[in-house]
Amino acid sequence: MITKSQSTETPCQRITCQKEIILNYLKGVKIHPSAEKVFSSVRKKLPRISQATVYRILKNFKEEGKIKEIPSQVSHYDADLSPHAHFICDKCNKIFDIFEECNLLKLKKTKVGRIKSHQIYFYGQCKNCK
Amino acid sequence: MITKSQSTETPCQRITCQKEIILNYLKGVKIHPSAEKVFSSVRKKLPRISQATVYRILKNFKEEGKIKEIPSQVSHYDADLSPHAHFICDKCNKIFDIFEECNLLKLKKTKVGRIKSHQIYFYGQCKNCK
DNA sequence: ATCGGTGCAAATCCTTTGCATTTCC
DNA sequence: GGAAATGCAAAGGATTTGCACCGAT
Repeated sequence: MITKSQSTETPCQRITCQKEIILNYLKGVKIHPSAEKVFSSVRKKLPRISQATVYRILKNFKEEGKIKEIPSQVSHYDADLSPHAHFICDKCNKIFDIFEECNLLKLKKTKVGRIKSHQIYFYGQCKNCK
Repeated sequence: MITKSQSTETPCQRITCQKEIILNYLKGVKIHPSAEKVFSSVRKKLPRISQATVYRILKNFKEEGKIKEIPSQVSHYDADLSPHAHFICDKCNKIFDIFEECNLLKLKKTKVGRIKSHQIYFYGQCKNCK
């Protein structure tokens, strides 16, 4: 369920059907879908939704911290905010979650600036591709 | 200096002036330039080079493991292969190197597949942006 | 001489934007 | 009712591709 943002950050001002369904879809899925995938999946419930809306909502959620973006040529999205890393297969490009030993980054301040968040990516070939 | 690839991977079959100058540029620079930035910089030495060539060569180097790609909406490139993480400023989007405590990822095998490489990204605001 | 590399322009793909219409509060 | 969100189509920006010519081996 979406609630109004209370922070001073970019607000999500209105609750809409589109936002609820997209967030529910992202929370209920184990893959890390692209915007295109979100669009095609969500369209089953909302046949009139447009790609622009999907892109706008995903951007919105990302700015509010409701989801994480996994950037690459084509961005993918993850609504699981618990600490974990991602394994990206060199061959099939599928993204897998890695929960093993990922609370190893204690570094909070650096010469460069204060760290707010971090992301870890592992690369290799997944079992299916071997 | 560029040498012929000896592996069975995608080969860089011929040494060209464009490749040498691009690799030298990347090795000599502390920023993490985008393809566009590589293009404009390298153009000073090679006025007739095209963007397509820059993109092709960068892709080539990446596949050969000569450089690393830092993906996002606009990819950036790093010819420093020594182990280090990147700090990406939320505001100005500049990328900084972080050499402090980065050899913490011992994880080599996972349920998902064998890890060949990894990348760590830190996010926050850099000192200039505060 | 050969065949991979390059330059150019056009094409492609992902994402954003402008605007009229709809919808939430 | 009024502001914000949506849908549509068009624009935008980054990257790739087709093809003729060039240049390294």
